[in-house]
Amino acid sequence: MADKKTEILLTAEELFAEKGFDGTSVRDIAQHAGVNLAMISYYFGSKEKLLEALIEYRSGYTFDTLEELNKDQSLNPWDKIDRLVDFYVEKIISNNKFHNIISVHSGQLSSPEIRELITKMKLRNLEQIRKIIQDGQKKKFFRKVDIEFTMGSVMGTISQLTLLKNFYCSLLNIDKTDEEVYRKKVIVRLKTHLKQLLRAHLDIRNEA
Amino acid sequence: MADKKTEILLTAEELFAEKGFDGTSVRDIAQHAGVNLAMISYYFGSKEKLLEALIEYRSGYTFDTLEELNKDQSLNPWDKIDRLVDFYVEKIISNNKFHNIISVHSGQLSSPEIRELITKMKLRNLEQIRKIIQDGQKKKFFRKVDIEFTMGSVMGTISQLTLLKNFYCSLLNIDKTDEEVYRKKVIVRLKTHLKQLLRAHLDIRNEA
Amino acid sequence: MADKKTEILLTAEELFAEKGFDGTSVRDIAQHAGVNLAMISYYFGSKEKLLEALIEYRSGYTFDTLEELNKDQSLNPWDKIDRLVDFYVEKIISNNKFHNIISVHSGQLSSPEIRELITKMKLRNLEQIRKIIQDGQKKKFFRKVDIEFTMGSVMGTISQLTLLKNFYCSLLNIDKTDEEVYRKKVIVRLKTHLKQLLRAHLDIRNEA
Amino acid sequence: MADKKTEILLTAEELFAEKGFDGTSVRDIAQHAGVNLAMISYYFGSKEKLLEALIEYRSGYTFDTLEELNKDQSLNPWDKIDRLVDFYVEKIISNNKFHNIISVHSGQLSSPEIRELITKMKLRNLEQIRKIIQDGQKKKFFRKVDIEFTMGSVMGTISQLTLLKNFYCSLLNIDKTDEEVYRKKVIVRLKTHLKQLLRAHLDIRNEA
DNA sequence: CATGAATGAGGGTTCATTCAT
DNA sequence: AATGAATGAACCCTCATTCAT
Repeated sequence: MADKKTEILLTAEELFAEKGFDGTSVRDIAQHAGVNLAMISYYFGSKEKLLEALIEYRSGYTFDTLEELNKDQSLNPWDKIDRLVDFYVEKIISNNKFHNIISVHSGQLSSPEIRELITKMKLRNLEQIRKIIQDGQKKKFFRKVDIEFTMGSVMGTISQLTLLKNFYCSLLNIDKTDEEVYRKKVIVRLKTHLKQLLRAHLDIRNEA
Repeated sequence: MADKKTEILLTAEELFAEKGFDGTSVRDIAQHAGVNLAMISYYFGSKEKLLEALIEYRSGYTFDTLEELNKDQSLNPWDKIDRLVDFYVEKIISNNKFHNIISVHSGQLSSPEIRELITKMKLRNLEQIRKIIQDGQKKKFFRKVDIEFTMGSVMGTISQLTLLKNFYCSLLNIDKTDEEVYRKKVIVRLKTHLKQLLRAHLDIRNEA
Repeated sequence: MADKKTEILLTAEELFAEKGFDGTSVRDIAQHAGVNLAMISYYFGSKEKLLEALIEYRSGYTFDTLEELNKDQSLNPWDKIDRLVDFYVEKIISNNKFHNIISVHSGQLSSPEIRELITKMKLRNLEQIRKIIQDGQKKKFFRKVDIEFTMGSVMGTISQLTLLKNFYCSLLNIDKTDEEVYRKKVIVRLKTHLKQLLRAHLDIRNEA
Repeated sequence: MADKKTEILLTAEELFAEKGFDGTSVRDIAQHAGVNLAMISYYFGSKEKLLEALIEYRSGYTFDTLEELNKDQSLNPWDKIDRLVDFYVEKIISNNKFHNIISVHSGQLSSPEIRELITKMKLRNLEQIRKIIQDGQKKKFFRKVDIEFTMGSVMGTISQLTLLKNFYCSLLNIDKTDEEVYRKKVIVRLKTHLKQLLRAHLDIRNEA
């Protein structure tokens, strides 16, 4: 690993996800990353700034993808919903460590700076999704729904799977230790479920 | 407050939800609860045992309610779904502090004992819900769906609202500080959304 | 055990010997003795007073035995030495727990009251032994020796065996856990050694 | 004092001897050594590891000296015994603090690691002494004796003097506070006594 | 630029003791 | 006479951070 800064970020992500922000000591991070303890303060200023750096490091990609999907004229609204589900499921499941950190720290815990950062990021992304759904409504594919809460359902469903991994392993009889099997089984089933859910929920023919 | 043990539990719930388990010191709890520092170890044995006690303290009611709802012969499956949504939305939103703690600690962080406890509790509750949906399917009200993930969507949606309270306050233009207004606005909208979502998702007439 | 006070004393002896005075908590004692925690303070005043009570409880017998041995006109000086060795070896080995406590607490640690108590007790006993040796010298059985240090050698030898029990188990290939075997093997060998040692040391015919 | 690590060790030795291991707090040590409290954990890892470090710090010298004495061809067995006595009396009396710690912690108290460490050290040293005595027996200077217990008598005698310093001060009318006077008086008398004792005990002409 | 040494603050826990009953 | 509840003090240890080199 050439870049020590990146190495620290990735190690921090791993440990924050595993033991929480408060539960992870900078000593842990330094040791696992194989760098000097003082280097973390030296590079990032503080433990909290390290978390901020991690969030920014991971946030860029999502927005670009959503914006592109939104602009794509070749896809009809249903295709876009499918793509959206595929994208988010893949993203959250494979980045589940980072996603858990975000889930946990968007709440009351963590500093206002962190909360602000996460909120801003999420708002920006949601704006793109809103446009996709509104476009579908304008084109008479989708019925009138609560857009914000619909997104909440999508995100919430995926979050449940990463946050309550333990529980779902018990529930679905999956070996807790085999990360790869868990992902494969869950990804397919999750995509299927969400597409089925959204298809029924959004379809204008199901208008009450 | 007559019962100091309960006072400690409630204070701990408040603080754990606000600052996380690791972020809360027993000194904090003792001070806010107005009790002696040593009393917490005296009553609960350790900080971790305190969390376990809190989980057990809050877990009893849910199962009883679900079981009762399940057994009720006077309600048709759609009524039961509505009641289920009402119950969970009320419960999670008004106990959002406790619920956030659970969300955060069912993950990798926290001890195996705690994780086990939460998993067991959730499995027990889910079993009741499964019966309700299966009953609706047998009676030809509901179509075939992924029951476990459907519940994940319901729970996940509500969780999002409590976990990302900050974000949704920004999104819905609600004053962050006024807890009462937040609850009222969100509860109504959330119930409506979830019922609409489940009605479309479960209805046998929407069979693909 | 009818007498709770005695029960506490014996339990304290056991635990003090095993884990030291500071290493033993009154909770330990209360629990092992099956009495209420507060009862110890109630009966003895404090943890330290409990140690004093223990010392006094164990000190009476020795002096009486020595005095009697000293006065016995039917025994010649060599017989008295043998009896002395037998008595001390038996006493210390079988009361090794109490003896270790004394050894450890006659030093700088522990309060002046305790130290005073132990010193007084030891001086009183030594006085009797001095008379025995001086009598043997007057009767021309024993040569001139350093009486105080000779007693130090006897006591010290026995103390070594109890204090360094671990070491001597390794050295003599004795199973550490079998208390009974240890005592039997050691008692015989110790008596033989000490009698041989003192016979050579005291015999007037070995006068330099 | 240039080396803070050594300073901590010496201070710990002082305090452990004075108040026992359990009776000494790391705060005490830090304060007396004039170092930060956290530095002790920083350097040694824990309070117990500090004791281990102390034992190892003090153990090296003894073995080397004994081995050298053993190998010395220019001395006859009686000379070697005299040197042995001189060496041990000097060593224990002047390092009495360390020696008391060892005495106290070779017993049941203290962790298996510590006990193991002490036992190993003592066994190693005793092996050298055994050779000296066996050599004297082979050369027909010494009679047959219980070698292990003979060493127990030597060590035990010296230990008594350090462990029961208080008692012997009373006994010998020595001012308790004047360390220097105590040592001088005791060292001379102790050497004389032990040499006299061993001469009688070992001399082949005193064979029973 | 990078780091070993060092530190003040605070962590959870256990202590011996007290006191109202 | 006996005890459950409660407490202030002190325990050892680890924390994130700083700073001289």
